[in-house]
Amino acid sequence: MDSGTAVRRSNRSSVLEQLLSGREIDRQELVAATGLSQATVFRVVSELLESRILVEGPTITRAGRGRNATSVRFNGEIALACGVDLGGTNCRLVLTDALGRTIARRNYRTRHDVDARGFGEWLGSCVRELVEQDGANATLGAVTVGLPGAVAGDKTRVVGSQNLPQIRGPEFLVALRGSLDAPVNIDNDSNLALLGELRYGSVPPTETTVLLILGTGLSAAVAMDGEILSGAQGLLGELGRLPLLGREQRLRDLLSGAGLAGYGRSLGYTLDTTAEVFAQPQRFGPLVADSRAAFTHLIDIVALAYEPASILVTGGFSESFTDDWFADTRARLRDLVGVDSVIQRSTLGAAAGLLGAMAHALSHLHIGLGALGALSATVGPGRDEILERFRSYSPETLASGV
Amino acid sequence: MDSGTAVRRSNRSSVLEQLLSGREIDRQELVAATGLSQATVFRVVSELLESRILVEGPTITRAGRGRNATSVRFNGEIALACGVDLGGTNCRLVLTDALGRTIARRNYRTRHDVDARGFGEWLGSCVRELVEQDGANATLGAVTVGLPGAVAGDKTRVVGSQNLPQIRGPEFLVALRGSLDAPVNIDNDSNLALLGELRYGSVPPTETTVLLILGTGLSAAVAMDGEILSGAQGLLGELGRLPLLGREQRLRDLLSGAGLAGYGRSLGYTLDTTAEVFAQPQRFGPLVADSRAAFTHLIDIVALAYEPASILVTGGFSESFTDDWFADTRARLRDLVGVDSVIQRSTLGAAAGLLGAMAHALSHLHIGLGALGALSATVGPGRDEILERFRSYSPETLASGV
DNA sequence: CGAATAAAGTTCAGCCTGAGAGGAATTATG
DNA sequence: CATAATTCCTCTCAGGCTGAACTTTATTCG
Repeated sequence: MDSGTAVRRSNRSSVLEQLLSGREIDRQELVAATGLSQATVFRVVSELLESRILVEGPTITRAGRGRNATSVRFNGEIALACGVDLGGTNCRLVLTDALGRTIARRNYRTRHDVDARGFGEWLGSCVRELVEQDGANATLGAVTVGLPGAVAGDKTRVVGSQNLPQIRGPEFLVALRGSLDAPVNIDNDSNLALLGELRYGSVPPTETTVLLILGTGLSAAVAMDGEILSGAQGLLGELGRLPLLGREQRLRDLLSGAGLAGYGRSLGYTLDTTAEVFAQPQRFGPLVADSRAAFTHLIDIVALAYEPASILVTGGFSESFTDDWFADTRARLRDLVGVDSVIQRSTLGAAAGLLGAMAHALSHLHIGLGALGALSATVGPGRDEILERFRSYSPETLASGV
Repeated sequence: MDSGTAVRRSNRSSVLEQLLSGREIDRQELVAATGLSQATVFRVVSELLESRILVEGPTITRAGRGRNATSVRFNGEIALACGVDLGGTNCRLVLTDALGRTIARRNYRTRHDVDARGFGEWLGSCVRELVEQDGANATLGAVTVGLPGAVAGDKTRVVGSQNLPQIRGPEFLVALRGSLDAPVNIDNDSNLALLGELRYGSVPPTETTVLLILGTGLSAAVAMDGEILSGAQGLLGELGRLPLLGREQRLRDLLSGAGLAGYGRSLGYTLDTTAEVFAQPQRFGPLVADSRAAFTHLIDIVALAYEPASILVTGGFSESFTDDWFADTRARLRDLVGVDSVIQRSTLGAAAGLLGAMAHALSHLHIGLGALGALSATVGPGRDEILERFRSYSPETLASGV
């Protein structure tokens, strides 16, 4: 599979990358698109047909005389990819073919009654079950799991996790890998959500983008030049931990559900959810003002730290802020700080993490098949088609299964 | 010069990169170091000897019997590189050979009496004069200028500058390029100072490193994986602009010479320099406390934004902080925030900017000669040798010339 | 002085690409 | 319906490059 010289692999990759969109392309178009010679394209294509990575497509009849071209297309059935969005309460799985076409989705309650090893084996069995039931005997080629925790920069281990302490350390990952006969990759759920936004969302994939996740906690992910930044201990972007200047609180105490609720109670307010805080600003005046000021501060920080073209905001807590407030914040940022970043709500919302895990698994699958630069390639169904498939992807529908 | 196929260029580059250290290396060692075959190394070396990029070195006699190897070395005289550190008051130039060996240094007062075009031509004439007087008829192969201003991410234009408004816009760069017969590159002085620290300082060049420059103003530069981050408008890292939460001031108002002096006066203090503030903490108590708290906050922000292995601190204002204070701040950062970054004073100090400009020019020179990955290569004299040459590089000696 | 050894060169087969010739399929045209 | 025109596909071949093996040259040691 990885035979041949570097030149050969590179040419093979050039051809494959053209076909990862899933389109049916004839050889002449491949010659034009890759810049390779006819002979090379023909040989690479016949090799790929031989190894069943490509399949013959229909003949293409063009206007005018001349022989008809026969197209080829990427063989989606060659392998499966599985993306997993592992959360504190729910565990979401999606199985796709090699072209990123959704085959099946599952939703489980995350188990809390087993140790690290048992948890890894349980997650592995969830994936295996999905593949066996819906995979139509195709082999699983790549699995990527998004985790609610800090993942080391080399992606080899989970350094820490608030919600799922059992995934910390090597045991979980060893057990998971041991129970699956496919390459398993992990990353932080925020990072994968950002990958999802870059691949299937509405931001240009190579522009600097920051994803702010204001949910139960507060975290951020950053991408520059199509690469997602990561730190040695996975703490890069964990701005929720930031102590505020001259105050006892941290940023997450003012900008997350759990944080603001706790802070409110410490001030003597009685409240159940933070939604009511923003619904009754006259009653919770100081809390609302504090939270808004903290949001402004967070935007200032990420604007100057990363100078992003876009700042995407997502997570349940972020719904407390209106679009008008985003626009005001952007104007203030531009005038006061000098950075002009678009501040907008994420288009994918809760689906981003799962879509990112899926995109990551797909990329690794394609690299395994010989597409070297697959990490940044446009893969499979277009954005609109994907969004249509994940249209129903809201927390409510998820809780009730697919 | 750029002839041959991609494979050929790559092999040529592998060989060249080994020789950029300036060491005399025999062909067998090149074979071992590059992993290429003897035949390839011999052909590449004889081509490079032909084009005078390499020259024959002495024969190397090893213990034991056998024919002696004849070494080759990079021909330092093949071209010149010029680094320029353009400041608001001083303009420093260094001319080196292709191996980064210092040939001459100059120091001029920065002119403020000419317009953009005149300024570019003046700077060009400074470089030309240096080359003509000390260059021994070698051709100038690359020039890099570090500027006190924001440089766009594509390095094509100066977006803004406090101290030198005349360099803003395209005219200055056009005039400078027009008056020099060599490739001219520009970058922000903070970014080049960080490059200098990575190349000749005491931090590992591929680890995430943040350079904080606390001088008249406050700015930062960031490197990850050996690459220096940059934003579209050159504002990435300009954390001095950060408005503080719940206060009127910005970070630079508490952490820079000009800022703290102005802030102190606004509070009713009479002071000339900020040095006296830290010298008399009992008299300026609130100021000192504010400034220290701001430093802690800045460290918290860069730690969570970039998760650096090292935070280097430099600039005149930073001398107000003691090494003990750095150690305390690091311990607090580790315990409270969870990020363990070394906080230390820059080893190069005021020389970093010029060394970085020189390193940048050298890299571009080497790329021009065919060393593709030269941007991250270790070049020329070792760190200790460079530091010895720039030992006298303090603001005082610079003001009085070389 | 000759054998041993190590490095310097040289030759050659194999791989891969790109160019081009020629065959095959298809449509336009008389 | 036959022929020309056009496009797609297949095959061959020259050229460039690499790596392995071989020869040559120089030096040391017995």
